[in-house]
Amino acid sequence: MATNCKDYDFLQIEPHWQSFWDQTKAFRAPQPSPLPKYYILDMFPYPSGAGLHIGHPEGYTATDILARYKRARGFNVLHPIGWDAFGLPAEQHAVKTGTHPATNTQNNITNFRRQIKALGFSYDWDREVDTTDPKYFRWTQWIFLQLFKKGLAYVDERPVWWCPELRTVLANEEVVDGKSEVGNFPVERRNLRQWVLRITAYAEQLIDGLKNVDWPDSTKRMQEAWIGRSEGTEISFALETAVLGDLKVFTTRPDTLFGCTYMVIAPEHPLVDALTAPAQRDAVKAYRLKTASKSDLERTDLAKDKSGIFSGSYAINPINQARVPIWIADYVLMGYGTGAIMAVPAHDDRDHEFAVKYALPIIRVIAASEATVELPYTGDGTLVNSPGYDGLAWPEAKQKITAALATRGLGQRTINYKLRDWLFSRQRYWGEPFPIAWVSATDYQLAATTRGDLPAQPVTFLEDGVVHYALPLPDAALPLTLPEVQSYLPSGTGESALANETAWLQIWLEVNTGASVPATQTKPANGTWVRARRETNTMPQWAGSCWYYLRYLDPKNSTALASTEALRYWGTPDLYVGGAEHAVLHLLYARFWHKVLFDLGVVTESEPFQKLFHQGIILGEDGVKMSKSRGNVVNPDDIIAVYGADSLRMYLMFLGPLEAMKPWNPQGIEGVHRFLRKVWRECLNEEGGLNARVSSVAALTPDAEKLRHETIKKVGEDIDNLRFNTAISQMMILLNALQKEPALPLAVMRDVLRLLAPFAPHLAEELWARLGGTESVMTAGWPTFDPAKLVANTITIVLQVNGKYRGDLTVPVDTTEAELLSLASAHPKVAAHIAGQAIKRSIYVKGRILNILV
RNA sequence: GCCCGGGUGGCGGAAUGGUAUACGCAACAGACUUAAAAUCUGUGAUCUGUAAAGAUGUGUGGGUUCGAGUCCCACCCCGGGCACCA
Repeated sequence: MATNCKDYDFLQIEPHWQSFWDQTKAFRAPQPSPLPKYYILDMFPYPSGAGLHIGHPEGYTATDILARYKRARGFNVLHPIGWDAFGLPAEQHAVKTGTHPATNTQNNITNFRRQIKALGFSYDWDREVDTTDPKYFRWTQWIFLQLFKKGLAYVDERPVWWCPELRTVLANEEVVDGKSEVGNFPVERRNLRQWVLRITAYAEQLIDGLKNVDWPDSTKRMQEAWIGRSEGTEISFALETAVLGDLKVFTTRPDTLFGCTYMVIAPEHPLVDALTAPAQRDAVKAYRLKTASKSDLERTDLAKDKSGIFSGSYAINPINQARVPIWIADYVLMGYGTGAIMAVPAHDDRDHEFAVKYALPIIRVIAASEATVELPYTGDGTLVNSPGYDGLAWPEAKQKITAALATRGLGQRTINYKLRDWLFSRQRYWGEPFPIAWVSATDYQLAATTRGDLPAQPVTFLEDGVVHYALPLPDAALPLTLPEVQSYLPSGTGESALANETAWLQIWLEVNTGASVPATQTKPANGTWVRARRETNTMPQWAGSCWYYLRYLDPKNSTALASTEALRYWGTPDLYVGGAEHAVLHLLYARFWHKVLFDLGVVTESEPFQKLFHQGIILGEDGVKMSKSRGNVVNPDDIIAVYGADSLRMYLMFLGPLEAMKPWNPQGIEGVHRFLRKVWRECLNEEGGLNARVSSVAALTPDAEKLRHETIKKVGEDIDNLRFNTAISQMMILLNALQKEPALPLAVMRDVLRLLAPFAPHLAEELWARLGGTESVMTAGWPTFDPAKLVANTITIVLQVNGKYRGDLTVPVDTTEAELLSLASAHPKVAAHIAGQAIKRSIYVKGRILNILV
């Protein structure tokens, strides 16, 4: 089964074994199976036109090594791959060329698949998924419908980022510094009808769930910060104009209520008009205009300089009946809390800055433990100038003041989140269509009489005085596929190209089956047919990647997103490896969907990714991020052509710790390549036959034998801990030692190949076969080590005098401290340093070091 | 500004509080060769010293310890994230 090349001809060996694996479906993960499962997941790629980037194989090699190792250790390993294939670049390409985005996408996928196979990754290709395949996105749409039915999806007219260049709406997170993340085009605010997912309903669970997952701390912290839970008190301030009722504010510092000297409401606050005194009307109007026209770039970038305007109205502080002026300022955001704050300039930096600028009073109400006099003071302390509460510690005062307000119905403990609901629609063609049709109120009522799967509250939107009702397609009508279109260009009015496809858009809809005919035809006779307009938005790219790890479990299932048996056996990934750039968005959205599916009883665990690991970024040779414009991009194809896939895999792992950001050094790959050739030479002679030094009767010297056991131990442990760089150096150390051995036992060389197989699978297969293996090295299991062989009978003790190295002694393991001390004193270099001085003390660390103090 | 992560030879990096620089790259010297490639062997932190040896060395300055790259405090630099969230 091996090739017949005489030397290490990787260009012949690697394709040979790749086709062997392909033909034997070597990486198929059977289910059912009596074996314990291990599910190892890579973040699936977006198949861009540029092909595989060197960053992809880094993470993929790591997971592949682990997958192969786990198989050798007897696990049924699920290691799948697929394509996150909806996306803006494909659509832009389609707009430019007029070809269907699916065509281009499939070409790119073909190229990616070729490149991935050329690296010898052990994916189960029978489980490949493609988010743009209707058989796949049928279930993306199905999950959306479940969210919809649970009341977690709604429609809202809201200000969104509109990018004129891309002619589409972008999510907050797709806008960086006032520019689109894709293409770097300017964006502006626009009000558009949008689908929104109520992720905030899961804010608490999304925070709680982080406690129980094995994730990098930094990622957990980022998600926590993004969700931004904050406990505080909602306080009602009576307005002086009693008819207007109360002004509610949210504060985390109710203890500073006596220090409130003014209030601020956001310029968009609904009470702005009512609270504006006639004398202030013009000034307020001007201020609002000014803030509204500020681009968001300015509003975030030039945030340093605060501005505001007095409304002319007053509120009453509920704790001391003080009369406080109400200001309007854009440093208060409408989107957080109540859109209004009580300002305590003595103990808040922002309020202080504002108060100084507009000469508002500043009253200190918290005394610091040290005599800090400077204001603002935001630290710990006790209350002052707060009649009835003076002397109380900060946390106690919070509680008492909140309680006092609560008894009067003027305050209550509240929790606020920075997390906003998830803007879930895009004005694009190349995405999953929403399985929603808009119908009239009467038609919706009609549907409701027979449809048991409508949400408790209908989802509606008002347009030109008409209320439209969102009628979900029945599950059985899925998938709703994309129609062929004349042009992929968005309509430009805020709707996607789908808005121009009248036959698809304007329909007669059978409400119970979801069947449809174009509205231009006559209304069909049998059934409940209503006039409907389809939703023209499509889902964002996140949708498909929110649940793909579940589809891998049972990718061809046409009756469920996965069978219960598959869901029960495989559960969730045991390890998820991907870039830290997805720390918040993808990983938060997927967790949200998973929790909804958990609540629906579809999945049995509340968190999708128990263990998460971020591989680092590989920088260009010049130490900066690889990019086409810099010309420092490394193409895996080129490396494979010169050194082979095994060398590339080894080198990617040898470069440094997996999580580190590290530069690519084109010369360094020589090292691992030489190592592989050395392995080849130790196994085979120049004719490609068995090396004469290798025989089944040979034995290793004791030192080499010990090293062999140490290596088996260390390589296994290092793989378990994803420390591939040190695993490789250990194998190099072993090989260097074996090279110096007079003879090599065949069994030892076979062990070496089993250790090497996860890293350099092609070479390992080839040599395994040539060393007499009849089946794939992958079936040979993992070598074992004998712990007894790790214990030496002599040890080397480091000798120190006053903490300085002065020599060492190799002694039997059972040498006592007293014996050692006398041996050390006799050691010439030690003796020289203790001569003539009394030994004050000696410290002996068993088996390691003897430190003599004089 | 706030929150993380990181500063170790010429370079990538290694090091349960116990000989700092494993392993590899590059460099230099040697062996083999007609020659080259490949391969093998060796040398490689700084200062003082002919040498033996000694001293100093993990961003900077302190500290804890018999002993610190590792622990503690302060600071400098680099990278990432967040950024008026009340």
